[in-house]
Amino acid sequence: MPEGHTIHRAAQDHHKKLSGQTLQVSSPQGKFSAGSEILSGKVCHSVEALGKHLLYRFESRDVLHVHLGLFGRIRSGRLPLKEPIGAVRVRLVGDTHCIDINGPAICEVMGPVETKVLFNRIGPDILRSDAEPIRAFARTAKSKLPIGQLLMDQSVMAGIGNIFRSEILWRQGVHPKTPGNAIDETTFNKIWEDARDLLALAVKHNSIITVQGGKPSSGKYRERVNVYKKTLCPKCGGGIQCHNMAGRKAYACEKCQPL
DNA sequence: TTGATTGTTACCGG
DNA sequence: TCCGGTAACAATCA
Repeated sequence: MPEGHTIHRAAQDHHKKLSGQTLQVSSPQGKFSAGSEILSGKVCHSVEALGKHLLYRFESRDVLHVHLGLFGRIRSGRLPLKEPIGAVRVRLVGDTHCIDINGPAICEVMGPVETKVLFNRIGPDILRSDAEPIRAFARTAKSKLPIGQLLMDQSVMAGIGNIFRSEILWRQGVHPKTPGNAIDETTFNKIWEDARDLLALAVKHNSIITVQGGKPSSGKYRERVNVYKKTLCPKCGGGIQCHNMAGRKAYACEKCQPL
């Protein structure tokens, strides 16, 4: 489900609903964290996003680490408690709200050391104010790998997923197969700033909007995109090519994004 | 029942 | 060592 915006939005929302409260954390359908009681009676200090990782920090310095992977979902609602829907792996219950997490790829309790290891492994998060884009440029500039692949590499920069990859590169007129070391700093900065703006807009509207002047979709599709899964380029009318990059599909207009 | 999916890691071979 | 390919895992929906 998530690109970075989903996680940042959840972090903001959950911080409002849970911080400062004593939580009960359980696992109705255990699988990831052993046992049905994960944490009990600990005070939630804050909820934070790091790229696509969601961190619930407790005053005890324990951190509940969640990564939704491709399929994970979050459902939140007011008390009283309702029956879990589907495969709820984690349930966080505070004073007013209950948050259920279905099908995460990662769900574990970490100590300070493991938390630090995670922070060291993840590149600058485009949506965080403490991000240093120069670190991401340095990695990009010394890599021969295609920019389309580097944008998705969460150790290079964190937050971009498969939809935003195609959309950002199309907006900037950069072919996804351009080698990282062929991207100059000006172009890199434009990509970074566009990514930051688009992700922030997605956080605001809770949907991916990359078309100019786009508004949140009202229908069932929660995206407004230019090239992702499209066949024609909205700018030049030409055909959109689909490139398989490291097992994921990248879409690009060969004319507007020359190699 | 099958296939696809806004993700990630491990492993193998060149 | 780097990089591509493949498989594995997760849950849900069309």
